[in-house]
Amino acid sequence: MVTIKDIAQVTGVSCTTVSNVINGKDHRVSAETIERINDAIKELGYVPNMSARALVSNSSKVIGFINHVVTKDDSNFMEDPFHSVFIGVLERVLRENGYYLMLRTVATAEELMAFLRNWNVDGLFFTGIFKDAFFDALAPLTIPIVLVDSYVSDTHICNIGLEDFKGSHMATSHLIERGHQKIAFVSPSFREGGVVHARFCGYQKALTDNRIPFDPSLVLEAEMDFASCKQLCEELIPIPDLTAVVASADIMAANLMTCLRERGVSIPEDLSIVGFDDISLSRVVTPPLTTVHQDMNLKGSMAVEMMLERLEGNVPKKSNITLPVQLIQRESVRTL
Amino acid sequence: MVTIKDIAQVTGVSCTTVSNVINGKDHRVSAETIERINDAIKELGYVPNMSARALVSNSSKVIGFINHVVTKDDSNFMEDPFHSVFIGVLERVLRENGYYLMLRTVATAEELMAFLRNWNVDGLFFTGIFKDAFFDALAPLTIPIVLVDSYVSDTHICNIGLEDFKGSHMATSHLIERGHQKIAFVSPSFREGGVVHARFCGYQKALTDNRIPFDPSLVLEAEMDFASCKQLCEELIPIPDLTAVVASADIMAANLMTCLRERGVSIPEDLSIVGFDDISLSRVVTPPLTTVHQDMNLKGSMAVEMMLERLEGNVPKKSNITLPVQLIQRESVRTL
DNA sequence: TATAGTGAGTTAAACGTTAAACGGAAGGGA
DNA sequence: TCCCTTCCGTTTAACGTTTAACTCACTATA
Repeated sequence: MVTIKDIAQVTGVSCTTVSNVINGKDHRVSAETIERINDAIKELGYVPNMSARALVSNSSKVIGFINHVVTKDDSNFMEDPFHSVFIGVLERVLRENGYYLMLRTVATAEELMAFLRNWNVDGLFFTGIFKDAFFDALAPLTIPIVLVDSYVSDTHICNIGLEDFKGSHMATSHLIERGHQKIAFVSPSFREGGVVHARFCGYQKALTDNRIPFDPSLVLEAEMDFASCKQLCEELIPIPDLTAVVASADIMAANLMTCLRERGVSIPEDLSIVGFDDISLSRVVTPPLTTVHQDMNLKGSMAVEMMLERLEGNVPKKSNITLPVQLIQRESVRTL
Repeated sequence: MVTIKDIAQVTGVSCTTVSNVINGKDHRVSAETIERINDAIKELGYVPNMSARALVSNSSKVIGFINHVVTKDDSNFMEDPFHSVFIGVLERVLRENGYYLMLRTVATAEELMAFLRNWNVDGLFFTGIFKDAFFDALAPLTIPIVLVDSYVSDTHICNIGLEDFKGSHMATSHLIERGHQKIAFVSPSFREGGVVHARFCGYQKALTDNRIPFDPSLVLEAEMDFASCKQLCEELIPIPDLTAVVASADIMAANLMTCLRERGVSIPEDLSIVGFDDISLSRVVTPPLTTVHQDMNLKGSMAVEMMLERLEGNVPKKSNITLPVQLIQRESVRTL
């Protein structure tokens, strides 16, 4: 393994000088020496040892992507296309800027802190909803933190999310414009502060804006997996006069559509449905799903941008970004 | 930050002793001292600094997941559910065993080597197909390497994959049993040594096994994205007497189904189609897709198992695992 | 001529941990 | 008494890098 020492020896200078050249602090090094050093680095194939760097400089160039789970079950957070697509973007942009991406699932604040100190992590991305206790643990940290789709606010913690309220409002209004009156809202169980809650509020507001009384019995909760949606479907079918469903996520909508079809309910003839997210699946189901589009790639790159700004120590322009959404009309909504 | 030194001071022993206790090399330490040290570790909240460890011990507990790309384009490798689900499993099992997962995209062997030396990476997972030159670069490495879905062979490099040939053979035979004779094979462009090639061979063999002459004009290539599939669809439609299609991946099959439907081709009435992989999407498209099932979670956990075996220095039981596949009959195949 | 400033470096310590080599007291056997 | 073990440690160096504080030869200025 070739080290800075080897480069120093070959070029006849000290380690410090080599280090300075490598790190661009070469204002006190002659142009000729710089060239000699750079040549040697290329020739010998020198690559910096990040561990040694991290040890001495307290900065590791490691960025953590944290998957916060409440219970450590076997569920695979990567099954969710959001996380994965997001991580793909993250990896690319971080790499282009000299950073490294580590994935980590944590269940408790202690686990998170241990991870941070294990590696001197320079910055954190988060998805998932927090319990307050967990969020409080984040507060004393000084490294940049970017939360994705979390409706929590704090001064030094950034946030990137969507117009969840607006999107859901648009979707619901769209159904109302098409003559629907009795509209259900289906979602995973939600708490104050999550995306799902915002989407629920959008649904509710759209109803009242159109003088349709809000009926709590039309709000149904279920997990997003196929089996849960099957059960949900059984709850949905008996509801009298129901003509439309707003789903808080496309996956749910798609699973629901499949289950409904199996039970002989045809879409959109018997029931209209709108989703949220516009994942690639939405175009491919039958009928193609009318949904609220979000640009996941943009979300990823904006999130990294926020992170990099803070890492470089610049004064961040914004600490709260809300990305626009767009209603995509396909064929899962019928005009009454 | 609390270090080993602090623990040593508090408990009145040397750093070495603390280190030994932490690492379980405590056969020369009295039970009472061990307890004192462990108590102090808990009390002070000591967490090891992995960088320091890596520096001195040449082992970092970092496992790299390498996404090898030929050209550094903007495509997001995480869009492929295989990679993401696989990575999710990886993270979990590695973490449970005290390892850390770093994601990295590399385009060249040099980039890979640099990454390895940056972090003293302990082991590598790979997906994607290699050019031989790249594979040759891997050969001199001594760390454990696990390749996923790569048909290359070497003594010290492990491999985990599927019965691609068999799966494709099953799918094609299934079509033939149902009376189909003119069957197309659609796939991304493939080279010798990849999964797609194996799947192609299975298709071809099934034909000849059933005395159906292989017709090269029925083998069509296209990328897996929607636009490419649309184009592919246009090539498919004019083929006279075509009654069935074998797709080398579900994503392609799903995209194709959507495009075909838009062009007025109904499935399975006008055209039967089978996929490969059984991703979650397959159950949700209309009609539900008949496909070849693989257990991605199993694949992930087997891959980690192979890795861990080698990391712990045990003699590995196997260096080549081929996981079974299974034909899942849904509704995209019609009996002629 | 004395003083300061500048260009081009160097030396030494430090980061937190581990590994190799060494030490010293207590007990046992000849 | 002397030597050998065993038990329970310690001391010291090393890993590769950065950083703070120095050095030393010139040049420019007053």
